Amino acid sequence: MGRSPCCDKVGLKKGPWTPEEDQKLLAYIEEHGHGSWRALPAKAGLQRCGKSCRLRWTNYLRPDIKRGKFTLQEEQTIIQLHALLGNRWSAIATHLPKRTDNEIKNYWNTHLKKRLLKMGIDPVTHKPKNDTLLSNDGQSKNSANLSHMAQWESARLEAEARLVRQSKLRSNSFQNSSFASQEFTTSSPSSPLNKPVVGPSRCLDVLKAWNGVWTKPMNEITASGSATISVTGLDLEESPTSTLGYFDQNAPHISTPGINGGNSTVLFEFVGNSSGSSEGGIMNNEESEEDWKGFGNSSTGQLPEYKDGINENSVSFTSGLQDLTMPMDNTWTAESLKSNAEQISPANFVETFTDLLLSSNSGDGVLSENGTESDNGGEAGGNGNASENCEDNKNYWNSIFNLVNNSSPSDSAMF
DNA sequence: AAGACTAGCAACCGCAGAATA
DNA sequence: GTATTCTGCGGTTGCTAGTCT
Repeated sequence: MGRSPCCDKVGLKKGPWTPEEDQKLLAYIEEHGHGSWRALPAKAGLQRCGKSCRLRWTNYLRPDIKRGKFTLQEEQTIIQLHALLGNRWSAIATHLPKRTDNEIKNYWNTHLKKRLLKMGIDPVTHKPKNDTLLSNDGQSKNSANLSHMAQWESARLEAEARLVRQSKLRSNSFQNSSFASQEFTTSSPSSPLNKPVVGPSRCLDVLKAWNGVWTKPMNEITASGSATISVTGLDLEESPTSTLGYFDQNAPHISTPGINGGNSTVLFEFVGNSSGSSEGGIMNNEESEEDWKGFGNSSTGQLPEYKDGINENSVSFTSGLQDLTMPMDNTWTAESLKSNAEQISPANFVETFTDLLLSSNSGDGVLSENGTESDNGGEAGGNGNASENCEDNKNYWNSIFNLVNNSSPSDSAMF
């Protein structure tokens, strides 16, 4: 498949943008919308390629961009999402209102990554570096399985980001088609792209679905394995674009054959208290640095021994009186779900699943919601502090999911 | 005071996937 | 079904300002 360069580079300017160029680009987009980026430079009188214009707009000129120092909360968000998503900056940016993927990427590379390294935490795995030495024991296997599970959530976040993009496209397309309307000047003095999104955002539905899915008890997964979840009028089983119907190829998921031969999916919200999210969490940099100092003495934490069984094919774990075995291939089948659904209540499953995640994760030097590490020091294996440690770790994961739940993409820069 | 070094960030590059002809 | 175009993404580069020696 042939692919032409984004622009013929002859006579086109490169390098830093001048205020005059910025002004031209801003003026043109405010008046006409960006439309086709390729055609834009000529129309706007710029000696730049369309790609360069798009980057300048999305990373710098767009009016809904927040610039300046990252707050502690934003830092935590980045770290937590990075632990789940890796270098998927655009997906991370979806959950950081008014920050661009480029800015987040730069911030990660120049600040956060270095801090983690200083603390002895591998910025790729988000685990203490000496963990990598434990390559041949069960812990590494646990970690692998944990990451397997994380992929599940990763896939969901990715899909959500995708939906956000789609919504954005729809929104932009609407805006472009009605640019001459008075809404432009009333809703935003600076840009038409600040206009509110017209029409319902499917992303919101998805988030609501995510939040509300546990209202459907586990045992409603019937003998036929069908579980249909309808939230806010969106029948997820029938929605071809629903996040809940999208999976990363490699991501594990719980798949139950739907009535019509399709699949439906049950997602699990990790319930429980999220330790007080720093409300209004805008902190100045000094405070932020202080918190980071406290964070630093934790990297000696080790993974607790995970006493329940994990092997290549399944994961077994104990929660209270209940033993549970789940297959660890790429899908959790209706059969496995069904049988286990008979064993446990939804809340117990959540608890159990969360425990599984957390027991593999404790002592990783990850941030708790208040910006300090959940220092579990390998004690979660069953001593007196186990439940407390487990709670801390649960809070960590809950904070991630709460963060996802609470940050409506409609607040994000994508809109 | 001046040169060397470093950190931060804007911008570029190339690839991939979606959309379109 | 294929070729082409468009857009988005992530990695990388290179410039600039600040700091150190």
